Amino acid sequence: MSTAPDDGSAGRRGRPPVTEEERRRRRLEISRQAVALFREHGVAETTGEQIARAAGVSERTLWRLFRTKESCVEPLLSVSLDAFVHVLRSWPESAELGEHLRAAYVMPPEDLEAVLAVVRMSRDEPGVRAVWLVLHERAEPVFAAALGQRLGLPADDLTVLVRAAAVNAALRVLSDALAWSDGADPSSGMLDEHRDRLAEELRALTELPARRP
Amino acid sequence: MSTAPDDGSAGRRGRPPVTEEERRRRRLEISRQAVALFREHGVAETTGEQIARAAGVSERTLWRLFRTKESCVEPLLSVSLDAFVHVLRSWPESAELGEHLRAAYVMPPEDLEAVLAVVRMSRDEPGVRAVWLVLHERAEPVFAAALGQRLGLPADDLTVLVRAAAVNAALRVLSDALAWSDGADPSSGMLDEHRDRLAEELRALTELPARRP
DNA sequence: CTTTTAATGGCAGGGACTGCCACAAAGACG
DNA sequence: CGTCTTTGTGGCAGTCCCTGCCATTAAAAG
Repeated sequence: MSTAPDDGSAGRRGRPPVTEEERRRRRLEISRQAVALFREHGVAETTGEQIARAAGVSERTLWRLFRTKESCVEPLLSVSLDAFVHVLRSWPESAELGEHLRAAYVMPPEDLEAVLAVVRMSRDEPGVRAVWLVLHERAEPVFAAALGQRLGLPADDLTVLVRAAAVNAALRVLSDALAWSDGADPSSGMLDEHRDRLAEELRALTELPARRP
Repeated sequence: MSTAPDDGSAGRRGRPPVTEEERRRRRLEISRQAVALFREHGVAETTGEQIARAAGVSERTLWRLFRTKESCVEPLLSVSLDAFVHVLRSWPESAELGEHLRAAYVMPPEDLEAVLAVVRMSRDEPGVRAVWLVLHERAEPVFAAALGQRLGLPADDLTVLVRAAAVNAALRVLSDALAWSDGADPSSGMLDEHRDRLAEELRALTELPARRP
């Protein structure tokens, strides 16, 4: 018997749908273009048509790939959150969180710079801020799964959900703080300090005693 | 000497500006109308003109009072958050949080019902969800002020900010849980259970040990 | 090549907002 | 009282975000 699962494409006619991975890469590329435009001219002054032209697609397909203009920043911000998710998932039971963060919490420097720029611009752009918050919330189930495993509780347990949301909030607050801490030089010790601080707060949250009976 | 502060209106000419309080009441009234329409017809099917007519104002003034269509739900949701802020502020040092919540965490039942309905609808309405999350975030400085006072730390201390965000997140998660827990009968014991659960999670968060040196 | 399915692009249109201006409301001052 | 000054409201035109629809193209299988 075959070990490969049947994806239903055996003898299938017609053009195959694009891979989910391809779609993600494409959205990310457009996102980078959009953020560049947003940074240069501001969000309100950047039109959907400009984004589409910069990305080399028609406006129609742009609106198929993104629900709103502001949500064009989402894939880029996701790079940052995905990096953190990777940290949580690869966190060995024994390791010290600070050390692990230092080793595993990495991403392309130019993406990091762009992410921090978006976070800064989200202060005066409510639409962008909303995307940032919604994106953070969407990451919570993943956090809950990781935390639940660590605590030996189901991922939909209320305590686990609350704690996942708390971890999420800590990550957001500290990311904001990093973005606003003299953003001129993110490659300096600020990043390390940010990571240490994050590790410290997360340890406090994850070492919380279980709920009383 | 006079004790009343000079508001600069002495001998002032022209029509006096509308009170902030009046503006808030007006926005809340429109918000109730908008939510009623959203519940009846859905958000996408409700037009700005309809909201304006239902509220008895011109469309032009509607857009002066609300940035976007979805943000019309904000003042109503604020009722819920303001109630919690009131709880935090009036929380005596000695009292047990659960008891205090039970006594002070109250609001008009019809508003509560509408708030829970909006929270439920926010699951499939990204715009509404965004308003809910942004509103929650805007409450964090208030939480930070209250927590900072309790911990004897400045309100802009990073640890205080993180903890305020965690409290905020717990409130949001539990509100969501309440909204989805068989919303047919919010007047039953569900509400009390929600409050107890909230008190429990908040106690865990607020009793966190201070950061290690 | 034909058939079939998926993706794109162009076009028309609705509706959310905004800038602008005229006008009404509400007070101070003569 | 009328006049002046400031503030809020309504109406209108216009821009742009975004959607539904259809024709066209791309990529496979037969």
